[in-house]
Amino acid sequence: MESRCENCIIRQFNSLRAMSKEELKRVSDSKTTKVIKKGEPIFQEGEKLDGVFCVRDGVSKLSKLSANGKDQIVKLASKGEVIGQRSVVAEESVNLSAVAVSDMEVCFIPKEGIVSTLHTNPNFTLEVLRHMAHDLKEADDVIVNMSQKNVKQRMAEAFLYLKNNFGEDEEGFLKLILSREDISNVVGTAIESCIRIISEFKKKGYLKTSGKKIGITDEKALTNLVEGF
Amino acid sequence: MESRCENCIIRQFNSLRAMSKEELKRVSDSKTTKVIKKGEPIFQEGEKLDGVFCVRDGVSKLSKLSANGKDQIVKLASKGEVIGQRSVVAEESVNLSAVAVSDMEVCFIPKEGIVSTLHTNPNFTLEVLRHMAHDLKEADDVIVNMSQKNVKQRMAEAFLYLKNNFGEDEEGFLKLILSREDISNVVGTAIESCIRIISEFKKKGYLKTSGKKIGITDEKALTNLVEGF
DNA sequence: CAAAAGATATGATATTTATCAGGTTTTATG
DNA sequence: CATAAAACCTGATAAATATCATATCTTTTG
Repeated sequence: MESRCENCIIRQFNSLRAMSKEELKRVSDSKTTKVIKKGEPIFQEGEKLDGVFCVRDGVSKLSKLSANGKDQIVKLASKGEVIGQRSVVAEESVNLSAVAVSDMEVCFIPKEGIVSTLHTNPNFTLEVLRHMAHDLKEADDVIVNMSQKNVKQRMAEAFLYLKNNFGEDEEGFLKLILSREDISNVVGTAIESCIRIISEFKKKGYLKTSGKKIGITDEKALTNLVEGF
Repeated sequence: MESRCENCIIRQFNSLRAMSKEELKRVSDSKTTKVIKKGEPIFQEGEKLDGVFCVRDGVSKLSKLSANGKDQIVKLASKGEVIGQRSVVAEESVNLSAVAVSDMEVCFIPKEGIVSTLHTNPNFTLEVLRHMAHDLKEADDVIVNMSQKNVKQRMAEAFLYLKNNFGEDEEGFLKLILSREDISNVVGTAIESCIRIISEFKKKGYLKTSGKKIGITDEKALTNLVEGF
């Protein structure tokens, strides 16, 4: 099952779209496609990366482990996103671990093709820069949320985020299914607090659940909560 | 008092060093120098910027205001740093406010010179990209600290950060003098908690104070605290 | 320099959140 | 499909942190 970057629609969503035909051809010739099962790592904090990963399908959590054994999820990357870019650009080891939270298909692109294009094609470099500028803004927003919103507000925000970024199924449940532990690692709270707040939101009619699946039943209420009403 | 970018040593610390002679000349011809007094704003959240600011002297806090009226300081920018870059690169309004925390001298560089160089000189674009990659890593670290360290640990870390980045005077006090309110806005805590912890650190012999000045007297103890011992 | 404003400090208390301990339900596996 | 393991849930309690009230010290300003 051969597939070429030139024909890949995913590319439209990331910086690879700014590559020339020739550059893209070179990338396509050097890339390899990998299937990663839910729970498996793509890379670990501290590793040196020899390239970047373009997500074709599925979702990966990017997280950092702390001394006390807790993981903080900094970002969820899905279809179209390129991960490991920061590390390759800065020529540093990765500062985050990437683990699949659903079954994934990713393309590994060796860094040589990326780096040489960065040096010669300003459109591509600028496109990567724009994506990084966007990530930086999002990171700033997370910092502010962490310090100025309480756990209940951050939980509400997390569910709205999951709905807006990954969508709902036909029955109104969030498409991206995360364990309670992963949710608490996104929000930055203890698992028990996370579970307790889900129960509370259910009682109040903001959420519904079915096993691990969670659905939003009162979006307005969650929005109000985030805004501080 | 004329001064040219070509002769400015500050430039060595930021992405302007990757500009060609001609590009730099153009920037220098269009730039204006401004003096900003302590407490005065450089720009405010939501504004559209017509250029970037290169810090020649002094320190600026980059912060974001929340609904409840609290300010979270996301970054302290000093000599050599370029602020407003993210906004100009992404062609978005600024997501943070910049206010001088000490008297400052900055150069305002209209965006035209920057943007056209971004499109034509990949070395410059790559240099800007590398700086942004560094900022993004730092932001990720702040997120993790916020969620995984307690207020006392974050306070300890803040003092070590201030020492490492802005230095000490001859008497061993931190050179950068911040109000207790600014410190609490860096750490993400209530002013009273911030003041209380400073008192506690003084009692334990970790810090000394003299008016607004704060000095570190037991660096090892602060480091241990951060590490969780 | 006196009055006012602002910043710093501390105690008492309330609120939020984490932790511990013990359940139940769900999922994985031989 | 039985059993173990993992994930989920809830209550009780402890710890961390914010808030309110008030006092003192410092700086600014008329």
